[in-house]
Amino acid sequence: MKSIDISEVAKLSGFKASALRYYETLGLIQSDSRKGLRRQYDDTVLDRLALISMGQSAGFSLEEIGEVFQKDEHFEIDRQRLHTKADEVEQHIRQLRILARALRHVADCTAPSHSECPTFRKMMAEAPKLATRQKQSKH
Amino acid sequence: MKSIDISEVAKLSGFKASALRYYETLGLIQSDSRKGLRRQYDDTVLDRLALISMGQSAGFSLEEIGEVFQKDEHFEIDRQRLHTKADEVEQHIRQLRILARALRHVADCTAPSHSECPTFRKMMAEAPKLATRQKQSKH
DNA sequence: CTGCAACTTAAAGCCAACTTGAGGTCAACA
DNA sequence: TGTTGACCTCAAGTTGGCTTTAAGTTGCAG
Repeated sequence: MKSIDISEVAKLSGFKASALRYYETLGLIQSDSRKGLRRQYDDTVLDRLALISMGQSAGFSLEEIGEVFQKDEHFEIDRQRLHTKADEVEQHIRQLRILARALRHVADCTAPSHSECPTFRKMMAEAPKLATRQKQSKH
Repeated sequence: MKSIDISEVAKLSGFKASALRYYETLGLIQSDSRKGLRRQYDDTVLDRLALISMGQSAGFSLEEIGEVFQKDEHFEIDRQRLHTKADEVEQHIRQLRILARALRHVADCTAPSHSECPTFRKMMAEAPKLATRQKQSKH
């Protein structure tokens, strides 16, 4: 419950103060009070920021992250949405596992051309199935 | 070895033709010949594009992806770089696993406030250690 | 051989996610 | 009680990753 100020939040979260103010305009976080003009934060903001950070690294836009945070009265819809997001993250993880394996393979394989290496070919063959096509799916 | 044209590559890869041309200007891909003005691609470009796509979803910039593709004469440096990238991807995976668990927890936990739920608190406590602070680390 | 859909280039435009800058306020320390 | 440095707001600027537009070219079906 202790109050911390913006520079402290910045230090602890790794986000710049300017980013924190920006997130506030988007409704992703709030300061719970002001000391004069200065924002004072409850330390639970740090959990929220950690989730934002992870959400970003999972490829979600700030808008999507904001939607997930909106705990409106429709609890069931909310829970469903969260599970859907979790599914997306797990899909993403599967893709990244292939990438990690591909990178290590390319690093170690002495074959002249990877496109002719059966191990590599087999790995690549798994990827398209998993690919989360965000490409043109916008809209 | 068969030659395919840009719209075919677009269809098969999920990238738009404009994106493919853009990637060419960045040196991420090349067309191996032209039929008149029109680009003709070797089908190995599809593997490359799959790697680009996965690299992007792992949060790497096109510039970083390009660097990894530069197979210059310094093979050892190249291999080292690839393993480093693979390490980053694996770190990223660990973070995403926490995110997935956190999302499912928030969806299912009936506690009034997650910040007071010990399960949630414990999960969040693991996150900061893993966080790949790309934030200000840019230079 | 003609027409046209599908390509081409170069430049400008767009969006998300911030950052920076200018000008102002104020908490706290000396 | 004054000053100073950390905060504030609002607007404009920046970067990355493309897309769109305009104007031109060309493979190929009919």
